[in-house]
Amino acid sequence: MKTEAELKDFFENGDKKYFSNLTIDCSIFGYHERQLKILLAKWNGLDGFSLPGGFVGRKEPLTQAANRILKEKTSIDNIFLQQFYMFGDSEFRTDNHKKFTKFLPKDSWLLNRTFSVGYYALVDYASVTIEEDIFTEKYVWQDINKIPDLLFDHNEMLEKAIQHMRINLHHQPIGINLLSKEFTLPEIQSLYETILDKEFDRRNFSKKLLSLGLIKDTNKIRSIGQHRSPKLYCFDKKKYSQMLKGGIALEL
Amino acid sequence: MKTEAELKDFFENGDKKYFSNLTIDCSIFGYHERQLKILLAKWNGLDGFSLPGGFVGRKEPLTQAANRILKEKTSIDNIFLQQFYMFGDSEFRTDNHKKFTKFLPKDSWLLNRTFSVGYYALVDYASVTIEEDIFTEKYVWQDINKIPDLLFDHNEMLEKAIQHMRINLHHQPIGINLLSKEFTLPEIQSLYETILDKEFDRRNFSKKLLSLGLIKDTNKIRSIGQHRSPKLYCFDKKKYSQMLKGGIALEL
DNA sequence: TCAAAAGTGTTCTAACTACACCCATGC
DNA sequence: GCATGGGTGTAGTTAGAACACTTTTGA
Repeated sequence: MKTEAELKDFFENGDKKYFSNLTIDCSIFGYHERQLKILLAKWNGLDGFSLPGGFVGRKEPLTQAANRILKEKTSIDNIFLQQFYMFGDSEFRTDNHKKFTKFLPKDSWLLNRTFSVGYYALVDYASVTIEEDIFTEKYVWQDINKIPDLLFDHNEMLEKAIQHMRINLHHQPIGINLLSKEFTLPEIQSLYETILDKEFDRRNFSKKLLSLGLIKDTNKIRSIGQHRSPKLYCFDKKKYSQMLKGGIALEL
Repeated sequence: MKTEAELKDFFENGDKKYFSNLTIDCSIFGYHERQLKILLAKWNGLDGFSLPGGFVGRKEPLTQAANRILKEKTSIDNIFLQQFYMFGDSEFRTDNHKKFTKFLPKDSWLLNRTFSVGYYALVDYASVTIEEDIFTEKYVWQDINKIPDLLFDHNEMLEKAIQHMRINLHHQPIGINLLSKEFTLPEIQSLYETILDKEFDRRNFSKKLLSLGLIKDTNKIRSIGQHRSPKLYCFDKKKYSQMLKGGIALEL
């Protein structure tokens, strides 16, 4: 959505292309340097932030829509993306609500009641290229412990996303989208510690991951300067995808 | 939906009252006499069964819609009802599909593409009064191990419902909607065994539930005729709702 | 030689598993 | 008294928790 003409068309005829009552909102978790952040969008002309989202095309499969929206915002695809809830209860979602009324004609399709499908994604913050478009003034990565009041019902959505993400962590391995191909034990441990906001014992942590067969030694080391060089590990892809499908009980 | 006039109005003007692109489909698990069954609907004039479902009202909160639909079908309310997935991917849900074309005019609102929110419910089969309406020839309780080919994408939905239901069992207590107020240890054990399709050791099972504080002894017994009379237990409601909210790790 | 980070092995404990015998009841 | 189902305790095993010292590296 780049040109003025496209924009005008979206406002006037968007409902021909998209369902007017169905949006997707993404809680995009970014991990970088031992911090967990969430991607927030500041809308042009609106005060305050929201989760990035978009509409679902009338002929578009739902999952494909979620991937498209994510790619539009972050320019990456093929990432870990999970649907977690369909929102349609809050006052904001039952009222034919007041949002945007100052910008839009009274009969605009954008003033309809919307349902929203919540997805969460885990991405490597550093590999994301934010794509600002004409709707968004800017995107910011916000520390997950310092989330401001968001627009619409997005605080509730984000809270639920965090809950689901943390619970799912115990049933699915993560990391392949968040770490480089080869990583050290302290790196993957930090990842888990940051996301779960919990500390683990070095020895027990590595024992667990190795005994599960989830990661394996590459016989390489990484030089980190003035300290002992840590060994490099990689995921056992077979085991990894097996666990993604079949589920694991990762008691951490 | 009882009279001809109401029915006509639904076909012609249903989309004024309901969103034409959003349905709710319920996987209603019924437990009775050590069997787990699922409620299937046989539609008037259609060959084959489907999960019971309905449309979401334009001003109706989503959860309320789910409860309403469930009550319409089973005549009970206040039961354990969980949203588990929003379906919008299968061919049936992206095609402006061919269903019902023999009954409906080409521009009927019922021929739109629909998304469906999947809910599952656990009910006491014996306390359900099936409400047949003009759309449904009949409802049947089908053994969960003998599910026939269902209409639409409902086999996929049911499979996912079962998966989610079983996983959630490990994080939430069940039983309050499925057992009478007071029950024996063998009864609740059978319930879990049936739902999870797995057997447990009598001693370990009771030890677990009692040590969690989930159930407690009522100091009563039930006479079961020609055998030793078992003790009656009841749920500790405080612990139960605490665990519903906070989650438990029920390794069974 | 010192500071900072990485690597590694053992003991303790708690939770789960497996298992067998006795009791109550009605026929 | 016997068949049927209900009730209970213990020993063994395993997985997780707790814990401290040594090694590498560059400044």
